[in-house]
Amino acid sequence: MAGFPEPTPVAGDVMLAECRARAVLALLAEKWVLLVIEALSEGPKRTSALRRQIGGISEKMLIQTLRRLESVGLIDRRDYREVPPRVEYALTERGWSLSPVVITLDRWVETHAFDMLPTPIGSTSQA
Amino acid sequence: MAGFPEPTPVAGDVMLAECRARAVLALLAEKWVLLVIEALSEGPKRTSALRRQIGGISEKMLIQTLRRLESVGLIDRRDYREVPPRVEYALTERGWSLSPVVITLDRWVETHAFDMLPTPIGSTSQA
DNA sequence: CGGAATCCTGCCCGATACTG
DNA sequence: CAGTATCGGGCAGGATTCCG
Repeated sequence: MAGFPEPTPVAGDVMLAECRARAVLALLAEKWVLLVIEALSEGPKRTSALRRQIGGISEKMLIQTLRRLESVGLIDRRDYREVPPRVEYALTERGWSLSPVVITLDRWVETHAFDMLPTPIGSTSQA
Repeated sequence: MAGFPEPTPVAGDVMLAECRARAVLALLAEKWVLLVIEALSEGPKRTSALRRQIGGISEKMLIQTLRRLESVGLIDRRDYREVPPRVEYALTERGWSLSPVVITLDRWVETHAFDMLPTPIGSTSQA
């Protein structure tokens, strides 16, 4: 019977797909990615604005994060070619499709973070 | 005027809260955390079952991940104190409240991963 | 102001071996 | 089967400096 035209191609692609999924997941899990996406979900922002809003992120890491997000088509880079330089970043359509999920995750974290961690130090809001 | 009983306590707590949120976010962003939560969202599982299902995770990293998730109250550890050893892990109530979010994120990733990454190598599913 | 390039360090995580 | 201990490479990511 000509019943097995392909050895195990599907399984192979499943593996590949999972590999990709993991890679994307790893990207999203990078230290600043979620914060950047969350920030941009408010609308297009300039580099400096992003830095100020996120807080604690270095210039390098911000740029690096933005580059990676751009490379996978989650954000767009708009260079207004002015002087002094002016650049804006915005979510792409794909980015917009992701942002609600990220927002939801962030909301969950903000809601539950307090109960999950031991009190760091002198928290004012005791018992 | 006795108008400022507190210096900047609210701002301080906001900072603390954000700090915690970031810590929790960082935890969730750890390499295997989301995969473990996703796996456990199908129900309680034994250590070996988790290892098999996730695939690619080392014994050490699995245990380490489970310990951390347990320490923040996202999962429970049940030791049946048998021999040979039998241990099960399950989501706590808090874990269950998180799992839908994680699932959603994973679904998004699985849906979009294909278009986001350059073809790794010889993908069968071309054009 | 936005970005690139370089150096450097911590720690993440994988491999291995051992215990109960 | 579940878990711990140890070692080591690699890379994430921070600080700094220079460029348009």
